[in-house]
Amino acid sequence: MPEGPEIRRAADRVGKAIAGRPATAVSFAFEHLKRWEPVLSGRRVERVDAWGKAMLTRFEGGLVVYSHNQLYGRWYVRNAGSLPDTNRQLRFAVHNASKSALLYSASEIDVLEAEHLDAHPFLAKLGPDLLDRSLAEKDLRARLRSDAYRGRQLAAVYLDQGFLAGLGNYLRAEILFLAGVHPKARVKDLDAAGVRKLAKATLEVGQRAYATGGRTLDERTFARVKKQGGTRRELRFFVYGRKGRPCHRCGTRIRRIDAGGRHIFFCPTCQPR
DNA sequence: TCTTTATGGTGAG
DNA sequence: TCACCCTAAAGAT
Repeated sequence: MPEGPEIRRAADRVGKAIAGRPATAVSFAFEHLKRWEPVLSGRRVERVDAWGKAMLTRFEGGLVVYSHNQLYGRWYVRNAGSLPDTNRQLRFAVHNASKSALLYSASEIDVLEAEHLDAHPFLAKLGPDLLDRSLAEKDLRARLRSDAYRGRQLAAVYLDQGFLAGLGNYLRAEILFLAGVHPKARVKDLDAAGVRKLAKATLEVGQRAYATGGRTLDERTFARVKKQGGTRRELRFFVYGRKGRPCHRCGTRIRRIDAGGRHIFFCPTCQPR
């Protein structure tokens, strides 16, 4: 569940199981965190938040469990007393009278004090959350045009968690496609309409991915590709992971290049240089 | 069935 | 830039 929208859905799911109730038991796999088990056990879970790709499990008394799934971390919610059938490694668990929330495979877990979250090296660098309802298009346009970002390649800006927390490699490819922007373009190369389109696509794609569980295709394209018998990936993305496949919009073969240190996919016709 | 790759991020060189 | 932490699915054979 790697990018912001998937993490937020996981936080929703986990929160539904454990927020607002006392944790009857809390456990950690890492030795250096075991001292927190008796401290957190018995405390009420206040909320489970997502901030970009980070998850914050907030306990009463101002203690917060920070976790980051990176590529492989995965949350399971089970009825109390049962565990998922998996060979993965259990790293963090919160149990209450009826449910268990279980985090497997994650290697980034820590216990922090709520008032010192910004002392955490990763959290301190995060920009506003991509899915934050109060993030308006005009705020995003101003951010794009600010000195920090206007001169950098969009391919790099759209991986930078300080620009928007929760963006990742599939979201950047899909957003730049829908904005009609070449990955190596810079904000300062765009006209006002281009910046407007980019800001709009950013929020739209983020929200759609959240609503659908990671699909960025709009309903109409999704229905059309489905009728043609598209595969899983064809039904999910416009360009991501589709090297050599025909563009869903114009039929041109999708290309893959390196930009911002990772592979990015784009349509050379829909996203001209 | 084996090998490669990946939606992430850190830390060392 | 690379090794590393984790694991599963896709691709190659």
